[in-house]
Amino acid sequence: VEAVSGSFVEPILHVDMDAFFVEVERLRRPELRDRPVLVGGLGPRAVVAAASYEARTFGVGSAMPMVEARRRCPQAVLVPPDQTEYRAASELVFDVLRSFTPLVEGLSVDEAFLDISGLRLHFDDPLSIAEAIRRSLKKEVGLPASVGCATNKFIAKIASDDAKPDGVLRVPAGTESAFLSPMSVRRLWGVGEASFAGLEVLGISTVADVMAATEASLRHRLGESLGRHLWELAHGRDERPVVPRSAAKSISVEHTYPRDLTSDRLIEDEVFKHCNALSGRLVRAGVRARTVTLKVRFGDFTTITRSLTIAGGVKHGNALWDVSRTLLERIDRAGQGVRLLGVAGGELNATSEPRQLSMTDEGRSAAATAAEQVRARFGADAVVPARLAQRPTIERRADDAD
DNA sequence: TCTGGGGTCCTAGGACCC
DNA sequence: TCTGGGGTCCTAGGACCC
Repeated sequence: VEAVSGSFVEPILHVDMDAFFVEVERLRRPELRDRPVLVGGLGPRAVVAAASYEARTFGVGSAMPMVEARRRCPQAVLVPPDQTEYRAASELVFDVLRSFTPLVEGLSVDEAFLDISGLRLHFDDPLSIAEAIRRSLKKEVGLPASVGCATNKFIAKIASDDAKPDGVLRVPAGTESAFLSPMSVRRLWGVGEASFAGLEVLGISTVADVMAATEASLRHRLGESLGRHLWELAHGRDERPVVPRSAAKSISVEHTYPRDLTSDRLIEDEVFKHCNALSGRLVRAGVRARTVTLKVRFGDFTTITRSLTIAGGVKHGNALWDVSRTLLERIDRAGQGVRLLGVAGGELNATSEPRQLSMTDEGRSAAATAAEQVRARFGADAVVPARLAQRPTIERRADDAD
């Protein structure tokens, strides 16, 4: 049929790297092979970033508090995360994927959709492409991947999940309903803890239940967008095309402290640090942020945000700090300790109106760019704002506070 | 089990305008 | 004069994903 139809019946692939962070670590530390490995921080509030399949048999999974993971699997080897290394590996992975087709849509560092319609003349069927990609990834990057292959994105994603680890699964066109209906709704894209609970109220727990429900009841319970989306997905329909990733829409920096911060001066210093870190990333990305959002999570985990739109956009540490300080003033912490602080820049480069630059702006811009160049060459600490120079680290101060 | 850091998208209310 | 029906923008919060 495919030979005469001129295109694949299942033209969408979902490629998902297996235990990505763990496998990247194993590339440089072969002794980690075949052993339970946990990638994650070591602090009291750290969570598991990635668990090897050996560790998963002990009931350990991503996002689990590290303390609990170690309780369940004490023999696991702990490895601190190295995001720089993972990003580098990710670029190699995407290079391989793009060598097959330019129609690659990254979802995160370690997974992507591919539209393989254009490979009709080079391969007999989608499965051979999936296997060729897996071989290339293993040969060129040294990492295992699983691939799902289907008529649309959503089915392909579930298929890759079923194929794990280190496998391939094709869901033939026409068999989508049989494939999906026995599954828990929890596996549908967009159904998390909250929606799952909402669906339970409607007596819905499987995809078959969703199919039996009415679209109106779903929309009422889950909201317009998710309700409709779910209804379509449950019937195996998903028209979304594979669109190569566009630029980031927001950039953020946040940090959870080992112990809650209680000093205003300390809180301001940390926000100021975030502003400068964020500025570095904005400058390197060559964008300005038109909205700035300050995020505060209190000791009891309640989280609030305050944001402001700046017509011309901002990118320098000082400008971000000016805005952040205003936002900070709008927060009443009522004596509560602060667990997390974050600063985010949104609506990147969305500046439409012409901006009148003052001499000081120009000077600042040049200074920020120069500072970034120095940091690129001599390290992140080579140039720091005066406010942060010669001050002890936050950990030290937290201890001293006692 | 006491919950990271980086993102995306959706909802809802209010201000404001015509 | 106690009162419409849009539309857009901004802000805050939250769900969800890896």
